[in-house]
Amino acid sequence: MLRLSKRVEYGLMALQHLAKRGGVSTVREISEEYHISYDLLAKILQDLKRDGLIDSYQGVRGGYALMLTPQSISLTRVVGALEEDTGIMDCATSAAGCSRSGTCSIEAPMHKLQATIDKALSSVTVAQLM
Amino acid sequence: MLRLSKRVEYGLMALQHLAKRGGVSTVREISEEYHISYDLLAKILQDLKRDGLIDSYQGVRGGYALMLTPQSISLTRVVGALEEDTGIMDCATSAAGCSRSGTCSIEAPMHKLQATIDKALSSVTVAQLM
DNA sequence: GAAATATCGGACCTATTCAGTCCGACTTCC
DNA sequence: GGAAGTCGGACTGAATAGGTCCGATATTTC
Repeated sequence: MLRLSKRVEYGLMALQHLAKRGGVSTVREISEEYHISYDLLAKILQDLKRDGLIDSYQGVRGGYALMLTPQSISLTRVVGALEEDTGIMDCATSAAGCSRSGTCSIEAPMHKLQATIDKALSSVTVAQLM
Repeated sequence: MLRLSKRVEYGLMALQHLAKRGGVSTVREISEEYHISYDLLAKILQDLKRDGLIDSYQGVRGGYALMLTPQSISLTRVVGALEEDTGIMDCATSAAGCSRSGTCSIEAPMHKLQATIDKALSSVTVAQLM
């Protein structure tokens, strides 16, 4: 339904927070400020870290901080880190080609649309969320 | 997950078929040619008709036909007819504004992104699927 | 060294949505 | 009147999203 998940929404909120504040913030701090489930947000930040968008510090006085400049974190990367299936349709993303090609001819236009949307996503950065 | 539903996919295939062939086609004909569930496709075409994109003829030798030119049927309209929730995020679509505005500042950029995607969808027409 | 405060990570549950099915009613042509 | 269509509602099953729980590990502070 052409909708971004809550994971991405919360992830963006967290990134925006980290960018605004600078330095280290804890999951608790962010989850309370924006009223996001603690456990859920914890998983999201772990995923963002796994993807190299943010860095983590364990133990007391630990937390998360940006690893990149806000300008260099695009929505594309955030979505890639937090969602499995990207792509508006099966046939828009598969390089293999659709089994129905022969009768169905929507594949090429969908590829093109996909490219347009990808470009739109890549043009939004965390810096613009501040 | 920024994905179009099967309903839209099948709807586009059907519209493309109607545009290519011109005149009237039955649900059975289309469902068999593209290997789409008959019942599901029937519902989709009913929705498209309800929205005024296609016209229906009941009884023997009945079926569906385009009511508009392929050029004038945009993907925006198809999605609008076949999906409830359009919009990439709650805060990207609501005019009311988000309850978290105060701390969270992603609303405006998301509105903008939404507009970009809407524009991309509106630029694709059934004519381009042929 | 113990306690407090963090992240780490896997298992789990639940609600919603999507895709698909079934079936009875109505309409029209031959 | 029967065949071939659309119409429309109820229902089911599977996948996914959103959210929870809990034990382990790391680091700082007292």
